Amino acid sequence: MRRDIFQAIADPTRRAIITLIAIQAMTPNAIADNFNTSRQSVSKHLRILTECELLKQEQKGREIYYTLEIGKMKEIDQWIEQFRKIWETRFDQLDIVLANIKNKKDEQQFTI
Amino acid sequence: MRRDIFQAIADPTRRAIITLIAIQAMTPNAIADNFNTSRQSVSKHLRILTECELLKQEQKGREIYYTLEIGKMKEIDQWIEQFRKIWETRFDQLDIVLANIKNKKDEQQFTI
DNA sequence: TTTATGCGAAACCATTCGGTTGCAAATATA
DNA sequence: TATATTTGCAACCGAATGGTTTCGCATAAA
Repeated sequence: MRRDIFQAIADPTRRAIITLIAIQAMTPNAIADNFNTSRQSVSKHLRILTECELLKQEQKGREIYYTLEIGKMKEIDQWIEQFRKIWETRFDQLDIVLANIKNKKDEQQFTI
Repeated sequence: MRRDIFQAIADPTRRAIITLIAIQAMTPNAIADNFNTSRQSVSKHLRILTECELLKQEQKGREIYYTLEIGKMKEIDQWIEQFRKIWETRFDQLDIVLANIKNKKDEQQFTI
C-alpha cells in the first residue's frame, strides 16, 4: 500500500480537503458537508491524509478536529524546485542536448 | 479515466521519467533501460504523461524522442503557491480560527 | 439512565491501475 | 528484398482505489 504525499494529493477530493483545512481546522462531518459524498468516504480520505502525516487529529470531546501539517506540503515544493530552476532560467536548450542520448547506456538504476 | 497532472505525478516511476527527460530528450527504449520494468510498461507511462500534456513526441526516423513540457509543471506549482504563502508568512494561527468552525454550515459545494 | 450524536473500522463492490504477453506497423539495415 | 529494430496497442491479470452499507464505541444531551 503506497502512502506518500504524491499519491495523497492525486485525488481531487483530498486536494479540496487540504485546501479547506488550511483555512481552519474542521471535523469530519463539517468537511463532508462540503462534498457530494458520504461522511464515511471523507473519513477514509482523512485516514489516508493522516497516515502520510499531512493532517493531525485533535480530539475535543466527541469531536475530532483535523489540522493541516503545512510543513509536509514543502515536500512537494522541494520536488518541484528542480523544475522551477529550469523554467525560471529559461533553460530551453533541450534540443541541443538531444544528440547525446545515444551514448547514454547501461547507466545505474534510476530511482526517485 | 482521470488524467490530470496530479494523477500523473502520483506514480514514482513517472516522476523519475519526468526527471530523466528534464535533462535530455529520450526514446522509450533508452528510458526503459533505467528501470526494472519492461519497455511496454514504460510505454504506458509515457502515454499517460503525453495525454496530460507533460510530454511531447518528436519522431526521428523510427525512433520517438520524448521531451518535457516544462511549462505544464507550473500547474503543480500554482496549486502549491497557496500553501507556500501560509508557511512563508508563518501563518500558524490555525488554533485561533478553530472557534469559527461551528458557524460554517450549508455553504456552497466546495470544488477544486 | 436513556437517547442522540460524532466518529472509526470492517466488509463488500465496481472500477482503475500498473504490469505482462503477444502482435502488428513502420523504418533501418543486410 | 529479406531481416532486424523501434515502437504503439490490445488483451489479460492481480492488486489497489474510492465508494457504500453496516456496525460498535465513545461522548453529549434529554
